[in-house]
Amino acid sequence: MTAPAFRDWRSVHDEVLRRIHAREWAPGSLIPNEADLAREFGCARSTVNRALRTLAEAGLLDRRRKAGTRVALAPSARATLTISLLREEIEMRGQRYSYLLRSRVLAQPPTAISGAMQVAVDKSLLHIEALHLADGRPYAIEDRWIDPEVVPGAREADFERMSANEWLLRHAPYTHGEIAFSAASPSPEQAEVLDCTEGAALFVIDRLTWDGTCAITKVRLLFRPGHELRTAL
Amino acid sequence: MTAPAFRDWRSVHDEVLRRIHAREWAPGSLIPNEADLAREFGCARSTVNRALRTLAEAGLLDRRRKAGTRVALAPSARATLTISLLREEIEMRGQRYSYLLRSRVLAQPPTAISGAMQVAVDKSLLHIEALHLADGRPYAIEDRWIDPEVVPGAREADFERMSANEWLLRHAPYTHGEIAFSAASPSPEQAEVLDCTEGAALFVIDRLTWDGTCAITKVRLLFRPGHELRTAL
DNA sequence: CAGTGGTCTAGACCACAGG
DNA sequence: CTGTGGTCTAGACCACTGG
Repeated sequence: MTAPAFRDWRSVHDEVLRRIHAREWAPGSLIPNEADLAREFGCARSTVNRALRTLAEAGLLDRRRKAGTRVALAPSARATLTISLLREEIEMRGQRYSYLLRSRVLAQPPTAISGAMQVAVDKSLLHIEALHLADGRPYAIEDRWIDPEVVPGAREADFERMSANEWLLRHAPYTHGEIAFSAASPSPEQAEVLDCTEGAALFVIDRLTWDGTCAITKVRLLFRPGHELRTAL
Repeated sequence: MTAPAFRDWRSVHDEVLRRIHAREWAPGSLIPNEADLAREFGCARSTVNRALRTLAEAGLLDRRRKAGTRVALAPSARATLTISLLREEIEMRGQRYSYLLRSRVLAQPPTAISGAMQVAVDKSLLHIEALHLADGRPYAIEDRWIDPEVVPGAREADFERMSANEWLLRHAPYTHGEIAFSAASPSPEQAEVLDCTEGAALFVIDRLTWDGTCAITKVRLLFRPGHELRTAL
């Protein structure tokens, strides 16, 4: 019975994780406090703290001052999605990425858009329609609205070579945003562009990004049939 | 020009974030090292470390030993989804949750299922079909396969009162898993159960969870038309 | 009130990778 | 080889909150 040397926070982390999975520490039960664990593991309390904090951030532990640390009852499944650029997503699969600007106009958006972006209903925004292709085949339709007053230079950018997404990433950093995933059927026109039937079920991503209190852009991506977004759990 | 007192890692975090958003530190540029920042902020290096590490985990900084810390070129948008139980999701909206077990049989799964779960093709698994309802209206169809050899007690559980999801959370903790989001059209039968048309586009979640090297369960959820999964960015 | 986690500090050693 | 981030330590103070 020797202490197997828990030198760094990762080994403490792994050992705690093992005890949770092995049910040595049952869901809902109180585990020893940091000081006791530090003594048991033969390390500093801050090392134990780092390990437990990380597990708490992952949703496996519930920690409260004075109340102590408990094993989470329902380890809330947290999936961290990394939303990369479509170009990166496609090139990562070893396919050739290309991009086609279909339309670029200044227009008054539907009220659903102006409402979400919190701009006056009669204000004109930049409307971009584009197509992203993988190996020359349609991959996703992009439908985007940009507030040119919030994004200096947007009026001048032509978005012919560089997709609006990449351009915005470089020129209009956002402070926060929202993203939503859903499903939708294509309009007849969209079906033609994506080269699919109108009855197809398409995966949809809606994104709205802000710079402080000003909406920068609202974009909807319609992916070709069969598209999946997957991640580890 | 006085140092506004950066006492804790959060204030350092916020100040660094401000400089990034204000373009004082441009994307791709090298920022001062930890020791210098600690001197500037009048705090310990470990405090700066905590702040920068947190920002790096959020994807806003790229850190490498010896190379130093740079502002990320493409702040990879990371959306952290919290996948809660359907019951919680529905009750959170102030709706009444109910659950209906439609079928529960031991059967040989399609090869797509046995393949994904890495079990012999001729092995029988527990197949559950159920319906989740919000305020009495269909909310989502659950189609699940469980390996009863991996989950002791599954053969005996009837899943009449408690949904398989909640039962499994309590009785079969998983070590890891995968989750995928996509879109699909319902089969005629599914359309009838969900009370929608066959042409509807449904949001789909597929989940596969493991206990070590053994697959526990594979589940597909088909949501009623219009369902969205949203989160902050 | 008192126990717990949350954090800060100063110093130290080390792993890594750029030059 | 050397600068950088990554981590550990021992000790300290504090904020929160349960009893």
